[in-house]
Amino acid sequence: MTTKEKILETAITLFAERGYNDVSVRDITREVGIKESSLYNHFSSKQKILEAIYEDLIKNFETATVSEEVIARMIEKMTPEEFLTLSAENFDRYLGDPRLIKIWRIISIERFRDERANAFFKKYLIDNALEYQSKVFDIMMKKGLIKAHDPRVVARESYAFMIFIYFRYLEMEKEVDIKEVKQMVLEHMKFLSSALQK
Amino acid sequence: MTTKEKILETAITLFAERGYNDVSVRDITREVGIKESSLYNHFSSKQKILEAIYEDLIKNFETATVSEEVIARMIEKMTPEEFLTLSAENFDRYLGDPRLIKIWRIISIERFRDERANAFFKKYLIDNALEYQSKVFDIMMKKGLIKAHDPRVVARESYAFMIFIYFRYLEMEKEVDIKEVKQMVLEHMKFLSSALQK
DNA sequence: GTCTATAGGAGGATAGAC
DNA sequence: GTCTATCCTCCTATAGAC
Repeated sequence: MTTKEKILETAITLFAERGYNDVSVRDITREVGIKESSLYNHFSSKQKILEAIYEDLIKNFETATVSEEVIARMIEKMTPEEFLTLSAENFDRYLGDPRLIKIWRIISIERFRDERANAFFKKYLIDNALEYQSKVFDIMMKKGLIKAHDPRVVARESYAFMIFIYFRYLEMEKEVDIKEVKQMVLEHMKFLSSALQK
Repeated sequence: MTTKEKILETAITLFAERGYNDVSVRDITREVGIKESSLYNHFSSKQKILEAIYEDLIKNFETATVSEEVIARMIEKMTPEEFLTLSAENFDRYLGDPRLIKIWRIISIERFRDERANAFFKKYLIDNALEYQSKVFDIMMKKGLIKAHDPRVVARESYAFMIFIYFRYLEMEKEVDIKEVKQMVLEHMKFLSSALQK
C-alpha cells in the first residue's frame, strides 16, 4: 500500500469513528507513521482527503448502476417473492463490506454540516431506491401479481424498514449482529409478502 | 427572558443547525449580545450548556411518561384503528413543537460522538416505543382483534415507518412539509390496518 | 453581571533542509 | 518524499476592573 493509500484508509477508519471535525491531521499522520507536513505531499488539504473519500463512493455507484432497460427486463420476469428476496440479498452484500459501511457512516455523520453529503445520502440511499421500488410494484400490480394499492405507498412500506434497520443498527450500534439483522429483514419481507397477497 | 435563558435558547438553535462542535462560545454570545467572558457567569463551561439542554429533554420525558397501569387500561379499551390513530396524533404533536424538534436534532447530531446521546436516542425514541407497541399488538391478537403474528414483528412494521419519516424528513430536510408528512403517516396506518385485518 | 485583556492550547498549513 | 521548525488562527476559559 502506498503512503497515499495508507492515508486514505486511515482517514476512512477515523472519520467513520468520530467524524471529520473530530479527527485532526495529527491523528491521521500519527496512525500512518509520518509527520504532519508529509501528508501535504499527498493531499493539499484535510478537506481534499474527505473529497477523495466521497469520490471513491461515487465511483462505486457508477460502476454498480444498472441501466433502466436491464432493470425493466429483470422486473418483467420476477415474482414478488423473487423481488423481495433480491432486495434482501442486496442489503446483505452491503452488510458484508466493512469499508463501504465505514464510508456510509462518514456520510451519515457529515450530512448534518455538509449539504452535499446530505443530498447524496437522500438521493442515492433513499429517493432513488423508493422510485425504483415504486416502479417495480406498479408493474406487479398491473400484471395482477399483487393487491392493488398506490405503488408509492407500498414502496415506502417496503423500503422504510430498510432505512429503519440502517438507522437503528448500522448507525447506532458499534458492533452489528449481522445474523440478527438478516433475520429481521427476512421477517419484514415475509410480512410484506403476505400483506400484498391477493 | 433572563440572560441565562437567552443563552440556552440561542444555543439550542445554533447546536441544532450545526452541532455542538461547530458552534463556538463566540457564536452564542454574539447572538445573545454579550461578551464571551459574561457567558461564564451563567454556565461554567460550554459543555454545561449542552448538559442543560439534555436535562431539559429528560424533564420533558419524565412529565410526559404515563404509568404502565394507565397504559394497560387504555389498551384494553382500544380498537386497532383507535390505537394507530392515537400513534399518528402523538407524532403530530411532536411535529408542532419546533423547540422539541431542535433538541432531538441536537441529539441526532451528537449521537455520533457522544455515547450518552446515542443511548438516550436508542432507548427513548426507539426501543421503548417498540416494546410498548409490541405489548399493544400482543393484547390485540389475544383478543382476536387482529391477525395472529409475532407481535414484535408487527411492532417493527408499525414503528419502523415512523423512524423512516424522522430520518428522511426531520433529519434531512431544512423545511418540513408537515401536511405531506401527516399524509404519509396516514397512508401507512391505513396500509397496516388492512394488513392486520382478519 | 458586564466588561477588557489575556492566557494557554490545539488545529491546519507552509518553508526549507536533507 | 520525509523531516524539523514555525506560523497563524481559532478556540475555551480566567483574572480583575467597573
